[in-house]
Amino acid sequence: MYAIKDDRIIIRGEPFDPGKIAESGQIFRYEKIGETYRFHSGDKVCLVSKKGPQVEIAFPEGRESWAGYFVDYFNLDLSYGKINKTLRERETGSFIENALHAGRGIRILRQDKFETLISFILSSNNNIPRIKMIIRGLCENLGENRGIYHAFPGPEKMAAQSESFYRDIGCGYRSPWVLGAAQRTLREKGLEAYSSLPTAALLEALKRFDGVGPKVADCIALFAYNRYEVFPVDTWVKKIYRHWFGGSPGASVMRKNLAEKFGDYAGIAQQYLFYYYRKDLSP
DNA sequence: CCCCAGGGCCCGT
DNA sequence: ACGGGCCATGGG
Repeated sequence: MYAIKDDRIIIRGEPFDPGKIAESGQIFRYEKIGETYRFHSGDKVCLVSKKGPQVEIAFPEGRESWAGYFVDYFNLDLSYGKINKTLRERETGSFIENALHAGRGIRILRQDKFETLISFILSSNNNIPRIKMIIRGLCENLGENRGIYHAFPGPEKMAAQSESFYRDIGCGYRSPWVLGAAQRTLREKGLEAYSSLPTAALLEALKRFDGVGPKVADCIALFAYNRYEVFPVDTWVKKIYRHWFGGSPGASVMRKNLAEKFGDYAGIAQQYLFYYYRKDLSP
């Protein structure tokens, strides 16, 4: 439930926790300033803060027209109360119950597609603080300076760099992958056309980018194309699986088992479990 | 020195 | 299809 009043988005009566959304591992460009979170997406930014029982989303002066973009970004037409109820029906027990409680207010965002592609190519065999650092350097070097922030650079700007530029900002062996992804995105005039593909075909198309394998493709499909039926399996999910079920099959088996368990909301369940385990159960 | 991080590629079986 | 070595880099 949301409304737009005085150039702000007001949310009430719907689970929405900006801190948990920011720290659930799906985004790498946010800042906490006092009790306010700044979320960056592409070339845009918004400011999110709790005001008693409600959440307010505000915009920089003169950028009030971004409200529609961020309604879409936070997927505010989707009710998580109903989703949480469905997940409880599909899997009972204290583990999922604790995860749903700990993660109440998490939402899967609908992020900028190019930014998500580049960000999750950078995520492979990497850790979240360092991913954030690399992306910050990427924006500060190539992104348009908007005064209080830098935009995420577009594919044309990124495709014009050399591979050594990406090595210099810390991308390491992922540098040719990042450059190649920008060049292909530019050549194909963006990533919007993939939206019309069914999920299996979308995943195959994404995996034809160098540096995009099963897990990264799942993340892009989930966080940018909102395909909730995928269940990305990373090192944390492997730990969760061992902790929860006691076995350790291959990643593709885990993915299949968990996707079947949670059905068309598997990706949302994954996000709850990821947040819960990393925050409360990791040593 | 080791191991790990929101893994993927490339090579052998 | 599946397993293992390798990969840049920084932190613990």
